Amino acid sequence: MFTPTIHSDALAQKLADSGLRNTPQRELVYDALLTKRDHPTADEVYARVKTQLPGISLATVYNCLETLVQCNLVRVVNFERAPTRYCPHLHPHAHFHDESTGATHDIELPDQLLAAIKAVLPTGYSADAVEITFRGKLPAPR
Amino acid sequence: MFTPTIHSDALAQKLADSGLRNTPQRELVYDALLTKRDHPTADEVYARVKTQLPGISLATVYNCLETLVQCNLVRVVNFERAPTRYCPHLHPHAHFHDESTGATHDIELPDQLLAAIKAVLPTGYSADAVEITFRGKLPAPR
DNA sequence: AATGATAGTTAGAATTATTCCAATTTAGAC
DNA sequence: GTCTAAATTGGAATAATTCTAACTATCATT
Repeated sequence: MFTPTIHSDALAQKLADSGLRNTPQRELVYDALLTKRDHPTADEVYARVKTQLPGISLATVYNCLETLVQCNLVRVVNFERAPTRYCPHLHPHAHFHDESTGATHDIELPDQLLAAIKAVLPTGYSADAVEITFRGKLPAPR
Repeated sequence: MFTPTIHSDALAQKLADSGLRNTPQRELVYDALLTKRDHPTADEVYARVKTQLPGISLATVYNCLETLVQCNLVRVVNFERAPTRYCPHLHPHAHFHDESTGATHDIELPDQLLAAIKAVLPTGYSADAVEITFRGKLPAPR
């Protein structure tokens, strides 16, 4: 057994829905994403989780992240050729990649706009997912 | 000297604008993209160009593609973790990645919609680029 | 509470796209 | 024609990610 966290139940439920087990590793990886929502890379998640579970392996972090993505608890964010980043999935949103700092910011997307975007697809096309990413520089230090 | 192609002038002009030279390699790489607009990877471009210039190196193909991107003649297209693909840049457009075939299709984007998308950015944010990619399966074999 | 079957984790090797580097070649300017 | 800077080349290096095979934990059944 392992110590359940505050997110345990929701996670365990989602995992069960997909016929998967809850594990300390999955829990800690998910927690790491929820605790600091700065779109970390797998390596960064690894570093954070290791402080709590020193024996965890990077492969497991990758596995857990992939599992969370499968369960629709987490989204992957890709910028150009940079390492994949992960964010705990709430509502549909876009991402803004600040080239000055390297930081990633969530951008709210009105449902209406999302619908308008999907509407540009020609007949017969249906999208499982839409990804919208902005790239630019934020002026002021924030 | 090398044999100029039909695209020579436009390419040479754009290169000159950026203070760069025209070369057979750059020309052939650009031609490869224009001739078959199927969003090839660097490897695919390499294979195509090698038939005309067997001595070309993969590093040069990468260099040329990067140069063309700098000149705004070519856009890069990234899907998840797949190798980067390249398309000769015309007007702003989105991409649809067909998961059944792996093919990439261009999706026209009305100017108005693009404006609406950029309008969701909070004050102070300004985007140099917006990338919109759809993922899904096309039903009928086409 | 032992057993067996399955799922998950681990460490390290392997893969793959891409970049880097040092040496050579090419091309434009004088 | 020579000089200088830019471009190309081949191969080595890098870095994120995936794979593999062995081990461990968990669950269901008795």
